[in-house]
Amino acid sequence: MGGASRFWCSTGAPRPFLGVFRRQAEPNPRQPARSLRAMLERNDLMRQRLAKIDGLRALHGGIAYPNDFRPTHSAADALRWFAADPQRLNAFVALPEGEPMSPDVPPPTAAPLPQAPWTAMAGRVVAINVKGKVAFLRILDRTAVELPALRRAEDDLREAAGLARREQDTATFQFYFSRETDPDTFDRLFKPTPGAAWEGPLLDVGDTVGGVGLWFRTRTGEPSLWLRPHGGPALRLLAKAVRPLPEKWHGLQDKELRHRQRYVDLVVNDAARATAFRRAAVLREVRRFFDDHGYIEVETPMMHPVLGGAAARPFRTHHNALDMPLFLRIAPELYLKRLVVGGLERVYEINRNFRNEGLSQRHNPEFTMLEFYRAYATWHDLIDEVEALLAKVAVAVTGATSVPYGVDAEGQPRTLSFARPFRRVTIRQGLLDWAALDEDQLDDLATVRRRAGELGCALPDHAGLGKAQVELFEHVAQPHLFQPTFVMGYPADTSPLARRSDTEPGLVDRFELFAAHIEISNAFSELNDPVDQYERFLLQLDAKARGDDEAMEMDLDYVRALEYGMPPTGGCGIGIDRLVMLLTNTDSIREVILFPHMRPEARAPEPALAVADEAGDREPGGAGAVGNR
RNA sequence: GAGCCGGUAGCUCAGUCGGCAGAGCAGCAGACUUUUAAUCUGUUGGUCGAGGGUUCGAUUCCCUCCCGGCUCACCA
Repeated sequence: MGGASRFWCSTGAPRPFLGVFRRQAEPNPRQPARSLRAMLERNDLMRQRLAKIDGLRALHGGIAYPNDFRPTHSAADALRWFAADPQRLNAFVALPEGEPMSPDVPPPTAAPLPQAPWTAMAGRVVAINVKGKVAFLRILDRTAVELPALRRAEDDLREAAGLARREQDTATFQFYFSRETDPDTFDRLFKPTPGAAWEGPLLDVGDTVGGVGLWFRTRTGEPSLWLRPHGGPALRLLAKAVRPLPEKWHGLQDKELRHRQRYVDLVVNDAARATAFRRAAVLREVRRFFDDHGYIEVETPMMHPVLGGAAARPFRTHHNALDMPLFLRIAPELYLKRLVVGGLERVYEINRNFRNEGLSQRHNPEFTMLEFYRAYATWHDLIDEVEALLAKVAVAVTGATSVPYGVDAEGQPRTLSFARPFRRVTIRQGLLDWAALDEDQLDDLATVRRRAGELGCALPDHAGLGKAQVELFEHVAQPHLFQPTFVMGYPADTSPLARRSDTEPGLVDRFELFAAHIEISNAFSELNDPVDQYERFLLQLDAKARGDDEAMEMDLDYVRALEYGMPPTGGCGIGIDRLVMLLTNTDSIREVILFPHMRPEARAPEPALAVADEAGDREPGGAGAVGNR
């Protein structure tokens, strides 16, 4: 390929290209493709399929991509219909007498079930099985994720009725096509047609089809749509897949391709589809919980003129008309508390945050966080609220407060329990137990630093006592924080927005929740003393001057808001991506984010991107706004 | 940023101690009227990530680079 991995399409715009999946259809830079078609045709399979599209056009008055098909039922509708009547659990119903389909063909060997309605169903073909004069198609539609459970429920009903379980937990629904019902369509889609624009079968795995017919069961008991013409062809090809799907049995394994081409992953990997739906269920239940508890959902700015609300490095962008720098938000906290000042009292935001830091299994540059604030509540109330929320969400999306998560050292499955109450530990107690420090050593920075060094815990040079204690605690405690655990007793100098403890002035009224060894939540009683808040901001400025590039900036408007008086308030953040990881038994944040951040696909920077890079954060949409490299 | 592992057909993967590039699935052709990873027969398809070196000969050995995964570090 001469080292280049880009081509110039007919508009002259450069764009990276990944090939059919990885590299097959990459352009030859010495012979640049003049059209997408020319480039795709470098691959035999795609050339064939493009020719099939021409065949479709010839067949359907020039229309290869019709848009007039309207499904009346989903696959889940169908399975529910089959389970709704014990008679429909039977495997096979013989044709009622006196219903020949045409005088010229023998009667079919099966019949639709009684009361089966005329049905139109559509979806993507993921398997084709042609057997002589009949064909079976496996179809995926938007309800695919529900089908395994519906099939298990049907098995239960069959068992109760004295029938054998079928154990077919596929996410697909079956179309059955007998040639005699519509020979022309059958032959064109499944058989070679000499003399046609494309002589081979027109239908491929991956195509989207619409079928009409009547529901019935095959001899093996499979709920199916028996395709029959009904004011049109029995089966129509609605959208051709030019690119072939990955192999049906192994699917798409390459993690990079699964994340980059999530659209393929979602088609061929049931687990990817299930994760996407479960994430949606988590968000739905979270919203329901707060809506039911008197909160309102709000949206606050994602472009911040002043950095604040968390300790993190930001992305920078720029507003051209105002000629001003902006930060993509690292946390919505300060805006949400302004709303509490304004009297909204109970607010929550499910928000996207952006942090310009490394990528890992647990970190994506943009991530989703739930933050909620409740007036007249303390961190103790928030502990109750978080326990109630997580228990409710776990039950709603998994059916139980105990969820499987990972394996132990012996390879045995482990269980996370969200049953209340969760365990609680303090930072001081954790350091005593797990860092082998004495009570009188805890508050000596040099001793804590020395112990951290002995235990292999690297501390930043600018770390003060509080930061050193927290860092060392997290280092030694994380192995012990598998089950959901509230960590309490945070030092004041690591928590510039939290209220000081009334009884222990060096500490703040704050907790973090850990589960599966990772931080899930961070919450505190909010600092609502504007004078104290101003001084804490000043300390952050000092920290920044000492080299802490995550320290916050002075937010004078936030202080002004506090000057108007904020009711005593508790606030909490929960990492939604990580919560979804726990509830889907996955150990990588990339599995629960549909499109996780990836390096650019093209090997070399494209010219247009290179220009943006040089412009830096002065160009909207340039690397300063969207990249992190 | 460091260490380890990897890149072979559209997909999933073998393989070559340096000597004509392999399988299954997908595709194409044939048989098959209830299959469900259908089966059976035949068959197309490859710049073995890129570049350079050693060699009579490199997909294989060496060097450099690109891309990815995992672990570590930073981080929520």
